[in-house]
Amino acid sequence: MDGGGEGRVADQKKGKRRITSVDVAREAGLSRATVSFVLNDTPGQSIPEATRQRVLQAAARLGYTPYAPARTLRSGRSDVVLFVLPDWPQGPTMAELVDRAAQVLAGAGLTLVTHVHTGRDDDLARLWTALAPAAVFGMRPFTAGERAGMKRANIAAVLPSPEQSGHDVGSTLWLNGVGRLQAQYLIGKGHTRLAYVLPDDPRLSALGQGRAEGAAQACAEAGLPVPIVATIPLDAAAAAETVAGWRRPPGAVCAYNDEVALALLAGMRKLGTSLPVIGADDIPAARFAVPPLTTVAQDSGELGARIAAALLRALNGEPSQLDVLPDAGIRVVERESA
Amino acid sequence: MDGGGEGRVADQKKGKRRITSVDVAREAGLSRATVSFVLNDTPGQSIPEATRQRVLQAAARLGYTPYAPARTLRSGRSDVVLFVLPDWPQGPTMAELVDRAAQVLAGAGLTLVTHVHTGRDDDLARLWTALAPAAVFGMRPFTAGERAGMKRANIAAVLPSPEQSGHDVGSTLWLNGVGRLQAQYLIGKGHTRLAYVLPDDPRLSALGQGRAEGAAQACAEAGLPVPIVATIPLDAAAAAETVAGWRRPPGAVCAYNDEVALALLAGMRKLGTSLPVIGADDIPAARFAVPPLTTVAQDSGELGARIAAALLRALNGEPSQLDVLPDAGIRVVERESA
DNA sequence: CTGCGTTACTGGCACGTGTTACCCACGGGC
DNA sequence: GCCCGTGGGTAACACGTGCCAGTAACGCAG
Repeated sequence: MDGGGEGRVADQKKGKRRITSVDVAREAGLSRATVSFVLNDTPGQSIPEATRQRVLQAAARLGYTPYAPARTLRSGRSDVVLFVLPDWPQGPTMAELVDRAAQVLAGAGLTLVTHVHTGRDDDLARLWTALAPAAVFGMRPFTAGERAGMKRANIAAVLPSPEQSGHDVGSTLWLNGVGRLQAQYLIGKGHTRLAYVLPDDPRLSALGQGRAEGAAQACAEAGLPVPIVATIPLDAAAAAETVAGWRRPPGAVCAYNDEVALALLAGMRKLGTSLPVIGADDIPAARFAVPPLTTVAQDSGELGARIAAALLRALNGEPSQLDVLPDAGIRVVERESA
Repeated sequence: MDGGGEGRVADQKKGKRRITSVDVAREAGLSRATVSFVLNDTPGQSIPEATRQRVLQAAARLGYTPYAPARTLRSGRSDVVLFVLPDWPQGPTMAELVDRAAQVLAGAGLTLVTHVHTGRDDDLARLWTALAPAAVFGMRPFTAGERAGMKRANIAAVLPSPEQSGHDVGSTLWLNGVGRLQAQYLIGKGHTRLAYVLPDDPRLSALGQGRAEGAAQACAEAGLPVPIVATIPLDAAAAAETVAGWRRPPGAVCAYNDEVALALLAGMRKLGTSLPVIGADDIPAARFAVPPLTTVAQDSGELGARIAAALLRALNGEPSQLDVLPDAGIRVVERESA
């Protein structure tokens, strides 16, 4: 084949042969096993420093990179962790969360990748068959079918765990603490009748209800009536209509997030009315609003770190809850809108 | 162990044995090869419908899932495509791009995952060793070192390709068309002296210069002087200062994106001045600004589809450029700020 | 009967790695 | 002499898959 070109030259020219540990072994004049021991720091092996250096230098010289699929096949464990993100609009908040999580996981030798899930159901299954990740984290609880698929794919850790998904979505998984804090702030300012305004994007309804519930809890604790809940599209006219439609207007309004809050402010500006409004997420645009938007910010980096830590525990077999997740460093950023 | 339970029961109980094609073969009473032929629709094999069904049903009954690492090891090709995203703030724009790209790739049997790269350099290398993706796409050109690493890891396609990265970053890779269109719009409104305002976030400087250059080109084409370029932090006071500092104020201002534009509007409000401002990206907050922000929107879905298509071509060995990438459906959304 | 092509299927190698069990030489205790 | 232990290293299996080469059965022409 190839016209009989001899040995190494042919190999170099020919179709992209991968450099394997065999090549390193040959280069170092040792066996593949020894190479493996050195490169993995396998415990319980006595290897003189001279040999170790020989291997290391041979590997460096050849530019050897271990081949993950083979490694995974043999060892049974993958170094990949998958975050399944929902397709609702992601702000810098989420980016920070993912980034910190990735950092923590990297510390444990794991690599984090993300995938936005758009709701086409086949693609989740393909995800974990194609990736064979060691662990998966999702922002929403997985369905029974999805769980079954992961089990078949032998994915070790999955969060949120089944016990947690027994609870209500918004409350366990994602920060009903935000809604609670929004309400507490407004209550602290002396308001007694609150409204909670949600966006009409169906993808956000679960989270929205979670936050609204948090606010309801805060009201209940303060002996106040539950907030009026309204749902609006991201549109100033519609927001105005909603506000004008309140026959007995609330004293202040919590918005699901800053964008909803901005829509409300725009709507009220249109009407010539003005109610205190508090948003959530502290997007950059919040501080340029008229009036500058008071909002609830969260330390999502910390949250990401906790998620990562929980995953690591789960990978070690300790079946750990995502402890105190909802309360990771949320705080009010006070500006002028409330 | 386990008390001496015999055979299958023990297997079920014991440590999570993976279901392999051997199991399917046994269940169907056929050889593993036949199973493989059926499940992969291997061409050039004649398999009677009865046998095919026997295999399919056995597989379904056992819940068989092929194991990606083994498959990849054997076939040499992975089904994973990696998008390396920069860590600058990502809006819905980018989400849409990624989503559409994922869709297109899924059509070709590929799975797209993303990873935000934060600049810690070791983690990119770990990424492709851990994932062994078939292709990689990055928003910025890769360095020579990164390229070498990918080559060693036998990654087939990498975009942007080396020829392209020879050019200037902002211009080739990312939409200097936006800056161009911003300027053209303002010029069309009769403005002759423009300013281009960039954010001070260093992560954005390459893109910012690209867009500013696009605007400069448009001015040159219209026989106008190049725009004044200013860099501001995302802060109303700082924006005000910059605007006030212009001894000969421009007739209108292009902002790098909507957030910068909002900062400018806030700054000018503070000063009591007012200049026409055009943003970019059309974030939700843009339409709630005072005044509602005129901005440049892009069909990033289309862009994502093109990127995916280019990757697919590259994977097929056709070394294709990312053709006409910069001009994918960008348009002005006219509101009141300009 | 042999020869030949087609259909339906199977045995077994290869992919690159981690790891266990084994081997050899050497030194020292009896 | 023999045996044992130990440092230094290797042969060889297993992981689960894709696919080539081969084979047995069968029909059919000669």
